Amino acid sequence: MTAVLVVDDDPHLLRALRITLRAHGYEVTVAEDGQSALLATARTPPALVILDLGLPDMDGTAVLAKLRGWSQVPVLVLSARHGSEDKVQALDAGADDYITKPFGLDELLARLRALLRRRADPDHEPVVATDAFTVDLGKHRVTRDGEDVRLTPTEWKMLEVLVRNPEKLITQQQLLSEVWGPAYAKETNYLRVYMAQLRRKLEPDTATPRHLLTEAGIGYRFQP
Amino acid sequence: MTAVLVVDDDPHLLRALRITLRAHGYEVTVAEDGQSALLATARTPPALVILDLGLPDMDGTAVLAKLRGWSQVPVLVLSARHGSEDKVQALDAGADDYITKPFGLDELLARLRALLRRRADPDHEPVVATDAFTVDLGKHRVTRDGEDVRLTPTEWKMLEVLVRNPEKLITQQQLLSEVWGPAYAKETNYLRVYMAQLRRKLEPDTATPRHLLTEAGIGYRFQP
DNA sequence: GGGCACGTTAAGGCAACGTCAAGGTCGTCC
DNA sequence: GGACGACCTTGACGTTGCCTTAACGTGCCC
Repeated sequence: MTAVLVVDDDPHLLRALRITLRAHGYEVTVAEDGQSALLATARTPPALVILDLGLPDMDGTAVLAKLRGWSQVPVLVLSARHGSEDKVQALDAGADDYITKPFGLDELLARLRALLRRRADPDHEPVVATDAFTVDLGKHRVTRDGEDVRLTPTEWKMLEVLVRNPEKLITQQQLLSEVWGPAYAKETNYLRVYMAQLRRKLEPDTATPRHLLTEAGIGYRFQP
Repeated sequence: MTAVLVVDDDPHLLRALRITLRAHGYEVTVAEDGQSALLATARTPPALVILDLGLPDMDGTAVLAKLRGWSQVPVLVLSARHGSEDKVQALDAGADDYITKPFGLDELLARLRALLRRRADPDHEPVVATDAFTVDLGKHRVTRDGEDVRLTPTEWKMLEVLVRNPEKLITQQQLLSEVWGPAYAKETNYLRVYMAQLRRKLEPDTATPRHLLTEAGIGYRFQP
């Protein structure tokens, strides 16, 4: 889950942000002044910081400057001040974005996504692991006992479809059209051949597969 | 010098931007419609794109979507529309920032700096090492047994793409887009020729490469 | 016991890969 | 201005590896 640190001392805004962000799947931590914000960032680095410039203990820009001494974490600045000098100052101090109050929550969320996209693009893909092998969807890689498993393009495509839908039953038609194209819906031969390949490469005991399961007459299922 | 591509069809704004940006040390190129913007980005990739949403030939968001099919270049969107839906739409389409007209030039410049700052500064670029050779991304330099390895520009670009994504599988299309441009997605010949060059210069045993690996039918992978 | 669906294996053809070398283009140096 | 060198492009060739296809074995159910 994506961790976001919200630095603000306005209880109402804080509450609204916390609820909204949580509702959109972010993990939210909170700091109400500059000192604790810096501390929190150092101890458990968040993926992004939302920083209000109006803090009780120190100037927001100063927080930013200190932060930038050792952290590259993306920072989105909130401020009540519309003046362009303030914006310039904050952005040059190291802010990645600047948004003025009052703001729409959907715009805030969109800007947040834009900032996070830059950072966490490739690694956002999950790594699915079983007790026998590991599938890294981002790196496009399969490991077994620490060793790389060589898969052919077709083997990989088929495994990918199954792994992206863990525990879910994938029909033969689904698999065939995803891997070979919709025209191949009758070639169930392919499935048997390639499923055998995958099992030989990935299952400890081919005779009794534990992760690549057959649902006779219907399709296949991946069990993590 | 930092190259900025400005995409806008308003002559006055274009002129103002060109003058201001040049005065601040940027190299400015201009496109007046979506088509030529995409072409320009492909041919001579700028460090940043300033994109006006109101273009004569196609919707700005469509330009953005096409661009994001093959380029990661930071994009700052200009728009006359203040509605939060427009902002959300553009940001989610891949924009990195969104600023509404009229805007202060100093704010624009500040946001521009903020976006460009993210572009890795050479001092913090990683040095990637294998047991056979070392790649210094900041210094733009490759060493092997303490000796400098001479790489041609194309060889370097290709190696850079791979090294920046260690262990990750890079598809042939990705590599071709990044190095030769998106129009060359079919020229897999190039990949074979240049991969052979790189291996000859970097791999101890060309016949059994240990760091520049082929994934037959898909792409290549750098293994540190 | 026959039919059906699935698992397994092996062989053939062909596309993809690695390799080499011959133009072609551009800039540089004499 | 011409010769040279560096680099990119393009084509050809042998080899590897993948996809396809078919044949056979096994377990299950009617």
